This record gives sequence, C-alpha cells and structure tokens, in this order.
Amino acid sequence: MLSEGRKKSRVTLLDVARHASVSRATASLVIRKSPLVSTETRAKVEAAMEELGYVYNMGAARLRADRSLTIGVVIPNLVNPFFTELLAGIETVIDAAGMVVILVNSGDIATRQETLLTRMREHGVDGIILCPAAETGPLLVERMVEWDLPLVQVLRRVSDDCDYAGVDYAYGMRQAVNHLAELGHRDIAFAVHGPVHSAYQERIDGFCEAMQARGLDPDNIIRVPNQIAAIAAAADLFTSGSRRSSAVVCFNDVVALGLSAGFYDLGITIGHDFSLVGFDDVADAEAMRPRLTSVATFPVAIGEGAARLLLDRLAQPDLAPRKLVKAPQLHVRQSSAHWNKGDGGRVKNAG
Amino acid sequence: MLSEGRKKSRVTLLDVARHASVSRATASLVIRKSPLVSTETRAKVEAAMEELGYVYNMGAARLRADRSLTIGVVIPNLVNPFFTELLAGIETVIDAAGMVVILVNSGDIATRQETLLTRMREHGVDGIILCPAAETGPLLVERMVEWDLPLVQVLRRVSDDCDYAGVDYAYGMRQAVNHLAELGHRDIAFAVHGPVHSAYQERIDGFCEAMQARGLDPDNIIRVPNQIAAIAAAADLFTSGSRRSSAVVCFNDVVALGLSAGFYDLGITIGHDFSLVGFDDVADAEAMRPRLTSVATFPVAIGEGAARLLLDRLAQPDLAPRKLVKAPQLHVRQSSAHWNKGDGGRVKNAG
DNA sequence: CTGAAAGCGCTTACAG
DNA sequence: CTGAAAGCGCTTACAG
Repeated sequence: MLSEGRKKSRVTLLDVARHASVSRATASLVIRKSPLVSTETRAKVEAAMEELGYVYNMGAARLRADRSLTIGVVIPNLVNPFFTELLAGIETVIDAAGMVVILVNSGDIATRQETLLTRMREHGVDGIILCPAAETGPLLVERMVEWDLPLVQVLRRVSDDCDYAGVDYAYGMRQAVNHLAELGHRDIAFAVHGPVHSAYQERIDGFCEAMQARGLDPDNIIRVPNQIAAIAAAADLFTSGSRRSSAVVCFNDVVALGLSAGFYDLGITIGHDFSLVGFDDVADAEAMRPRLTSVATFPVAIGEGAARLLLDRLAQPDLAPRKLVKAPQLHVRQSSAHWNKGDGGRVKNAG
Repeated sequence: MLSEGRKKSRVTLLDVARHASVSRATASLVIRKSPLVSTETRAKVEAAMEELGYVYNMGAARLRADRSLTIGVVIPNLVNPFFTELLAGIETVIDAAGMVVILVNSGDIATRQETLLTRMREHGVDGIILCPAAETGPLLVERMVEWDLPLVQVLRRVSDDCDYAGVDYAYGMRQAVNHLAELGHRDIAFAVHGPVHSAYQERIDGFCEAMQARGLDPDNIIRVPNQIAAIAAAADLFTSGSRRSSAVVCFNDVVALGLSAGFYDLGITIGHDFSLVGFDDVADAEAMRPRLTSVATFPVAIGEGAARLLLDRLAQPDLAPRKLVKAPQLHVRQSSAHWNKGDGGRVKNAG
C-alpha cells in the first residue's frame, strides 16, 4: 500500500530483510529459492516481501551475476507467417525456461543485422537465436565466438562451427518431385523467389538432384516476384512459351498462393489442368480451394528446437556444435493430380 | 584483440578513461554524446574504446539511471497475421527510437498475462504496450498506474484512464453494411468468433447500429468456430435453415477465408451467388479468388501509433490519457455483388 | 571541460 | 543457517 512516493524510494531487498529481521544475504537466498534457508525463515521473508510490495530488480541482479535471463531473436521478416510460427515456438520454450525474448527484425539486410547484434550485446542478452540475413558471411559467427555470445542459427546457416536448427530441404524437395513424377508429370518447373541464402540453395540443389534421380530435366527453374499480386501476374511463365510445364514445385506457400491465384485468372484449374505443390504447409494450405498439396516444414517445432539448443548451450558452453535437422513431410491434398502422358493431355483430378 | 580472457576481465569505462587519459566521468559523457566534451577529447576517447574493444553495458547504466531502453509488448496471439503486422509496426518505431522490444504471448489468457506483466516489471521495462487478453478487468490498468509503469492499450481497451491505439470498428461495420445494402442485400448476417473483448463488442454494436440505421434486421449474428477448417464446415449455417441470408459480414479475414472455402465446397460462388465482406484486409484478401472485399484496419499503422503514444508518455508522464482511433476503409473487390430484390434471385457479379 | 566520490540493488565469498 | 563487506559497471551531482 506504499503507492505514495514509490517512485522515489523503491522497496529494496535490504528493506525486506530488515522487515523480516534477517540479513540481506538471507533474503537473497530466499528469492533464489536456495534450500539453505529454513522453512520458517523463508515464510517470514516472503511475508515481508508481500507486505512491502517488493519487486525483484533483475537489472541489479544481472549486473552482479552477469546473466540477464534474456535472449535475443533476430528474424529477417515479421510478415511471413512462416517466421511468425517459428517465433511462437521459440517464445514458448524460452518463456517456460523463465527467460524472456528480445525481438528484432533485420529486414534481411546484413548491415542492419550488424547494428542489431551489437545492440543485443549491449543489452547483455545471454544468447542469440539468429536467422541470418541474406549476404551474411561466415565471419559473423567467428565474431560472436570472439564476443563470447552463444549463438544458434535457425533455418539458414552461414557456418558449421555453430549450433543450427533447420529443415532437411533436400528431402522435402525429393518428396515433392517424386510425388509429381509418380503422378506422371515429366515437365516439372521450380518457382523460386526471395533472397539467396543457404535454405534457398539447399532447395535448389535438392530439386535438381531429385529431378536427375528420376531422369528428368532439372533446368526449368523460374524466378517469380516477391509480392503476391505480382506472383499471380507471373503465372503464365509456366503455361506458355517454349518451356510449358504440367506441374510446378513452389519455393514456399506464398509462391503457391500467388500462382494459384494466377492460374485461376488464366482459367486454369489447379489439380485438374495443372499441378501445384507448395512448401512449408502454413495454415493457408488447408484453407485454399482446391486445397494445396504442400511439404510441411513444421516451423513451430523448429523454433522450439532452436530454443532448446540455445538453452543447452547456456548450460554447457563447451558442447560441440550440434545440428537439429527436421525431416519435412509431404501433405497430399487437391492441387496435384495425375497427368496422362499418353496423349500429353489432361485427366481428371485424382487427388 | 583482447579475445583472451575477455570473459574474466571485461573492458570497462574506467579502462577506456585511463587509456585515453581522461576521467571516467568524461568518458561517460562521450558515450552519451554530451555536447560538453571537446571534439579533441571525444576523438581520443572514441579511439580508446575502439582499441580496447569496449562494449557498453546497458545493465549497469540502467541500474544507475533507472531506465532500460526496453519496452514490453504483450500480444494475445502470435499466429494471426493481423497481430504480426501490428508487431512489425511497433518494432519499427521502437527500434528507431533506439529501444528494444521484449515480446511475450499471453495466449489470450488473463492469468498468464498477470504473470507476464510481473515478469516484465522485474525486467525493468520502461513501459508496456498491451493488447489485453479476454476477461481482463479494468483493475489491471489501475495496478499498472500503482506500479508506475507506463502503459498503452492497443486494439482492445479495458479502461479509459490510459492511452489507447485502435480502430473505429463501428465505422468499419457501417461501411461494410452500407456497401452490401447499396448492392441490394437485405438479409445480411454477421459471422463472429473468438474471445469476447472490447473490439468484439464494438464490432457487434457497430453492425447492429448500421443495420438498424438502414431499417434492416440486425439479429442474424452467428458464431462460427475458430479453426479455419471448422469455419469452412460451418458455411451452411448461412445458406440453409430458416435464416438464409444473401450476404455475410465477417468478424475478420480469417472467418472470411474459412467461409469462402466452405461456400466453394457447397458449390456456391462468392461474388455471384452470395456476397462476402471480410474485415482487416490482410494480405490474403488480395490473394484469394475471387478477391475478397474487406474493410482495411491498417495493423501496421496501429502498431506504429501505439509505439508513438508510449514514447510520448515516457517523455511526458503527466500527459492526459490519449486515444488514437484509426478510421478503417472498405476495399471493394470481387466477393460482394448486386442482389436482385425483384425476384429474390441471383444476378451477375457486378463487383 | 575534468576528477573524486557516492550510490543504483543485487550476489558472492568469507567468517562465524 | 546468518552477518558484514566488497563489488558488478555505470551515472550523477559537486567542486574545481
């Protein structure tokens, strides 16, 4: 009830100790739930804290103990639902560990990322989960080591000397390509977009290898724009011209959503006239009509995994670098259908 | 190049001062960019910082200066794209002010929100932007005042004694209803879902008033499920039974997306057989086919506004409570169409 | 413009 | 189990 003048004189641990007639050290032990304190004393101190309206001052504790119970999360993009789910997974685990997330957005710009990492360091975060911006070099990881700042890379990696939580993109691509090949497709395109980074490259490589393993031509890789409306407008790249394809694997579900709209505008029915496979399997895949066949990459689980890697490293700084590479999983829905090679024509949806 | 033993003996401001042959106070002034220091001295100190690899310790500064350059953001839900955009707006402004966001997710659970607010307070945040969880009482704001912790409510409000940044939901509803009424619709339903809070209530009230102002029956308010697949399965609530409607206003675009899928499954063509108006105008509205008519609520701008309100309050704590209520804006696309009253039948899309 | 000193609120050995 | 003391790294008056 001391709301008067709280600003001026905040209740301190010493006040609590005096009120409970114990020493400051004892009060500190109670707060940190040490077993060295008798139940009786503990109760007395807790009552005093309650009565005085004591608020623990993490700032002071962190200065002395050199830990902040704070971790930094650097994400290249806050609008893509994929990153949001990743973030949700991270937040859940960090929160459960009694820690707190400082979130920043690099906008996928390496120079900005520099600034932000410096700022995180000044704020004294205990560690960092980073999805490296495009163009990030491997020196970044070296610097973090020099800074003695525990780091886990997530989704993209720039160095092998550092923890990493991500997705087996090559395996995902293999599933997508095999699925379409088994439906009879031979002219399969790959629609990509966005900045170039390890996850981009792994998807490209995975697509090419999977196509070659099937004896198919892997060269039909087409870049589309970033904005959804522009992607839709680019749909005719796949259905007209010299490189007509009967199916397209998409870099992610954003591309799939855009192309799906574009095909609709062209009067082409997905899952009938043309097959489409997305990547990530965000919520929209199930909401689209026809429903989108997509390769699930489980962003929430990746986020949780990344957070656990970091927690482990904080506990054991000398652990060798670890990798958590999650296997994606194809969800077959309605947007992919049989292709009749016999006459090169279209057959009924078999999804 | 002092990477050896950095852990043990970190470079401190006193080291910098000595290295530059000035006092600690002077070094501190340089860091805080005070104009009281000569250019020459400043350069000397900056060179020393560079040479020694000095890292500013916010933790120590905050303890002494009683500010943390940190603000807490409490969001009920990280997966809804609407909140993500809101967050992006907040982050941009806070970042530009040289501050940093601590993000937590209340899951729309009031008790969890309590815990999180306490934790934020212990972490010493300078202020909080809160989208109150459902069931949050007005006492929460009183407590924050008692805690002397600056607060701005965003999107939902539980008290008028506190800054608020949000949307004029009633005006948005009026636009949606008027649009449909002008197209000839009379049996207009309102599809709602999710937890009950001020924004929910304002939308309900806004819908009812708008309908009454048009002389239409406002009682056709129907609750649908929260998950998108379940919303789709509930689409027949609007097209069968005693209360058939010809158009539906949706609580948000998630509902619109779900119902759109459900109508597709029922063989009903949006923008032709039935009209649909969404709310929020997230990116998906433009990506859907037919494109979704929706009331834009500009979440990024709201986030920016909320962050500015908080920054202003930090600068001037005694300001009277302020409200930033943004006017939403109807975007007419293809999902809403003329309705021919004459024979109660369907006419061609006029979107 | 600079120096010496006190203090923010906690934790950590170190004796008892 | 408890007390007295030092110190984490900064900022802030206060004299000069």
